[in-house]
Amino acid sequence: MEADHLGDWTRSHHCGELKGTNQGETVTLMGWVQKTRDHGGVLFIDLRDYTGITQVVFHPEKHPEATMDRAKALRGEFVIAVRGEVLRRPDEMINSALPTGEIELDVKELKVLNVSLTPPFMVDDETEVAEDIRLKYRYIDLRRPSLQESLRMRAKVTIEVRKHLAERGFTEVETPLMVAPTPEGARDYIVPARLHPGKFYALPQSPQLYKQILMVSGIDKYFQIARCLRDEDLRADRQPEHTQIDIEMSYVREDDVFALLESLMSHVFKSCLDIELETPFLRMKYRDAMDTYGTDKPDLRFDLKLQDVSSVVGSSEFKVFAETVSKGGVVKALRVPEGATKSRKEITNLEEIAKRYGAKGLAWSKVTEAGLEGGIGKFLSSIDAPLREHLGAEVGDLLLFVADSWLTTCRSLGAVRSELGEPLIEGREKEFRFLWVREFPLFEYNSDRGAWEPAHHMFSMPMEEHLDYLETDPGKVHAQLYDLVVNGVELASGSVRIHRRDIQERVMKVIGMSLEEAERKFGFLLEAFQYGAPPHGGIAPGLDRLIMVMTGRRSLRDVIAFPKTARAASLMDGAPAEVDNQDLQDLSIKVLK
RNA sequence: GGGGUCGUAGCUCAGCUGGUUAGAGCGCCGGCCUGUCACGCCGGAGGUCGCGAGUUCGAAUCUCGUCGGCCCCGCCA
Repeated sequence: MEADHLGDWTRSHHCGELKGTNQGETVTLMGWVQKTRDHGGVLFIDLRDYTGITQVVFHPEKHPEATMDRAKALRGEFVIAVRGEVLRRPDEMINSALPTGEIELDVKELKVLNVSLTPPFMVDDETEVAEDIRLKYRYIDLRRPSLQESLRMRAKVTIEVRKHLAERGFTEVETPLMVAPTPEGARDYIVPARLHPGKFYALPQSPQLYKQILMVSGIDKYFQIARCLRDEDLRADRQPEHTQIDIEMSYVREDDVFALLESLMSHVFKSCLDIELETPFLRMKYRDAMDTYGTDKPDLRFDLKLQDVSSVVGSSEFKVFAETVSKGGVVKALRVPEGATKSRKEITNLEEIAKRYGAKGLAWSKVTEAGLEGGIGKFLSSIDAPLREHLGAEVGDLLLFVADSWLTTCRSLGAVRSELGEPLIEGREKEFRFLWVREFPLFEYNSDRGAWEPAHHMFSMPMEEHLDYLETDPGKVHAQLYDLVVNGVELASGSVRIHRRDIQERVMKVIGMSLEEAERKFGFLLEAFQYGAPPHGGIAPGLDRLIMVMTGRRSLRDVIAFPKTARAASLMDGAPAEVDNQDLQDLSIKVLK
């Protein structure tokens, strides 16, 4: 079909806005053909743009045959412009399922602005399409209302964040995209430096060092909507490039950062979702979060707390429990109310989850009128009453146990808790339970390397009262490190930073970094600290995760316009791709095959 | 690096323990239809069963390898 030119036509309205009150107006709409309903005579077309759908009508008696033929030839995703009169529909023909269902457009003139091949999938939210097809035809996928909603929500949130922070004296500063490679932490994406054969830039994992330098520079309150890149394996909630609302402030303590984020989140949720958040957010120490929920990012929309039963079961006849306790491990239990109806298969499935996190098994028993039955119930008969008392167990409950080191027990039983919570949070995407998790350990011991490593990063300030442990017992040093968690998602991570060279050097020493090495890699930062660095701290909420939570999505791919697959490829444009040998040569690079 | 799962028509999927012409719904094409909005009715086209080996008289089905999507462990300061 021959396409028409736009000519002097101007769009007067969008497809989602016409109402009964527009009756009689002459309007011009432009958009995609969503659907045609050809009745032989009268012909209906659902016209779609980003605002919605309007039904347009062609009456054969009102048009020359040529126009009707053209209208009949319209197909899905053709781009058309229609000019005509808005008519109020007779009462019995009002479509209450459509916001514009009160009216329809009685077409006087039609322009076909472009034709379309039959699209590989329907542009609607009902059709489920495989991820690879969606990504290959991302431009079609993005036409779907749900993705449109995500991108528009994202834009709105970004604007409100800028507004809120600017009003509070924050300055948006851009930091470089080509930075020095970072020796530790995540794997860098590397950029060859043509003018320096054999040398490379890295794409930033975060603007961490720059924002600290900006504090030394007197910016005082900084933010940036910053792209961060890490060459690590992906997950549903991890993309190789993501966007952070990067924030840093001078002269602040933890509480100041908390207050700022609470006001920021409140503003964003109010302005973008019309939801009032309760502040201040709940606060919890890392240790308590692990003890109670088995994770440092618990979903508080459901209860299900882990309970330590070491003292009760240490003397039981179940040898695994007794041995674990005597070796310094712990035994924890999860009481699942009314869980006795779970089948063996379901319990086996839960056990597999526990094993994934290092548990050797998942012991279980059901609480019946007669006592503990099934699973390891018979080994617990001697402590039946005290155990049930301790757990507050009731008839019909399922009891699940893990016995291992503290960390493995918490993590594995925590994973079981999350699984059990799935049905409990069904349909509760718009309920938001925020909490702060704080007092993370500064170091964790890497037994493979036989060395201490920073649990988060090495720029976090130890709790002031723990400074003396740096040299004596690094494992006891907790940091002024905090995460903001909502609904089981780690939304933001931050800390009060080290601003003194002496403390920074002591921390580097703990992780086995020599002065020479520190000087080489972070010399500029250590040097900057010597010229009057103010105390400072900050935080970086992940914008993608924030939008994911706000829109109730389960994958970051649904809130990023052009995401990568699980193998970090872009199916639409074919990235990554090979480059010409000449280009490689210019960069002094040879590919090993 | 490892584990799981999926790959059959444009899309979503069925196809039992191997058995001869590989199906359905939606979409697409053609015809009919003047008030539908998941329009309806009639007819039709459309498949290297991801790819490659192997087992077998015979493979969409079994085995191995490989490619790709998704989920997870490790990793992600």
